[in-house]
Amino acid sequence: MTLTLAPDTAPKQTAAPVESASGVSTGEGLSERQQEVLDAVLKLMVAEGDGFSVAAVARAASCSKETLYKWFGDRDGLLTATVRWQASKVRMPKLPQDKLTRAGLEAALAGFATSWLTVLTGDLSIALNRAAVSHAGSGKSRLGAIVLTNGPFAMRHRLEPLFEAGRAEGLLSFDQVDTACRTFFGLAVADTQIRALLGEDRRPDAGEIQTISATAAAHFMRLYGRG
Amino acid sequence: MTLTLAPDTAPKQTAAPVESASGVSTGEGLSERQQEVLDAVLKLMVAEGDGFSVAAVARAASCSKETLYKWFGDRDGLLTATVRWQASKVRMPKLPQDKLTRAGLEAALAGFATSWLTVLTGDLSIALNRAAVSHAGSGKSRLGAIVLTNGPFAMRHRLEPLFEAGRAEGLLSFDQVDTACRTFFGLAVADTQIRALLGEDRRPDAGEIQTISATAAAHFMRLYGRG
DNA sequence: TTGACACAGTACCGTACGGTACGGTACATC
DNA sequence: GATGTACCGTACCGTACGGTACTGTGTCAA
Repeated sequence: MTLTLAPDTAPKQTAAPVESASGVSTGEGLSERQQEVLDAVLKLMVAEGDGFSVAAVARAASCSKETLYKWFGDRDGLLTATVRWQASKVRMPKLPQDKLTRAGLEAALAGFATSWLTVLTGDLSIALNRAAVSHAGSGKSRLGAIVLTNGPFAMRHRLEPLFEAGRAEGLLSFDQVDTACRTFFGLAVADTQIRALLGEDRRPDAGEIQTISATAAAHFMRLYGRG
Repeated sequence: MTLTLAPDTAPKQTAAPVESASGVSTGEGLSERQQEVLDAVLKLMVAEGDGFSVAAVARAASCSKETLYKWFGDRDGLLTATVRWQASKVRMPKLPQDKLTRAGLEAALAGFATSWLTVLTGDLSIALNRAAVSHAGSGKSRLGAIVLTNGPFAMRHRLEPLFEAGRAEGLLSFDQVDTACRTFFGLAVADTQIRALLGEDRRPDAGEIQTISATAAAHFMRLYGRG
């Protein structure tokens, strides 16, 4: 196997990252131009999957291949930067900060599921997950790990405090947060994601996602709720 | 996009398929030699994912590339035949034929989940699903559809009669079988499959699968059980 | 004005791989 | 023994693509 040794660090910055005029410091130290490039990569990934060529990226972003290689090291670096950047943009739904009630908890869970399902069934998420899955197969990059961290693991980490709070409040009862998380994920996502990844045409629309999420939350409360 | 037009039909049979000595007619009209080849493909897919070259297959199976192309048309045909063949080998667990009791139903569900999870977390299934997912991205073959049919859909079709029987027996109560199936799938598989596909090292062993399955079945009965 | 620099555009190189062609061998059928 | 066939092994061809090098251009700074 020929492994192109990509730099383990962030892409070497030849140009100091330029803050956007709006003053919002998004994009983890990437210049605006670089973000434009990554945007083009995202579009390409959505359109044709992981199979795009570097030349196509250069064409789509109106930049030279040489610049791409200078910025991102190699094709994998480009891909990794894209996934990381996109991951950094995904925002988790806010959780209720005030005192939890049973109804509030259930609503928060439903909201969480809705938000999560909406992301998961989006073209972008599907394209990225596809790429990550296939790269995880031939261990030639860390895409899988990145998506794993920003996907299922991130969801769990956001969910756990909510569950703990619910338990502390006497609204939930479970032994391990872990299995509670697992159950909730299963109720919410079920086979939706894998079916989308496998290319099923039919995907739930906003209304169905609402229904599914509400049912998932209700089911979860019936399984783990107290009182 | 350059689409190599693969024959829509089954691989042209130049050699009449030879029944194995045991008399078992496995392998949907593939000669033993052809099955050896597909076996080699499977091994390669498990070892290095979808990225193997046709030359590697020829080497591994000790056959010539020309023969491969004669039998399977092109690389996609080879892949498709492999996936189809493997899919035809997966056997679903037997469902209880005698009168259902609540305990019997729950046990059947747990057994089903165990069997399913065992398959899903196997190296073979993971390799095939990875290939199918990435091919679904760049619509260059029907792998995604095949796995979809033999995976989630097949599971649902097997599960539905069990649920219907349970309802007829007064043991279950639900409006649409569909959502019941969805729920059960979610409870059983949850994020196990996607995490495995994304390359998580840790996978549930047989014992954990048993536990998960039992819990899933119990949870399902609490949600949909009657009486 | 001049130099340094970042970059676009493009030509170029090496290689890996899909697909084909061909020679050689074993075996079967007449 | 002659002919045909199914196959292996391998050489070969065309191409696509990752990666590099070179040229031209706009910009900034001294």
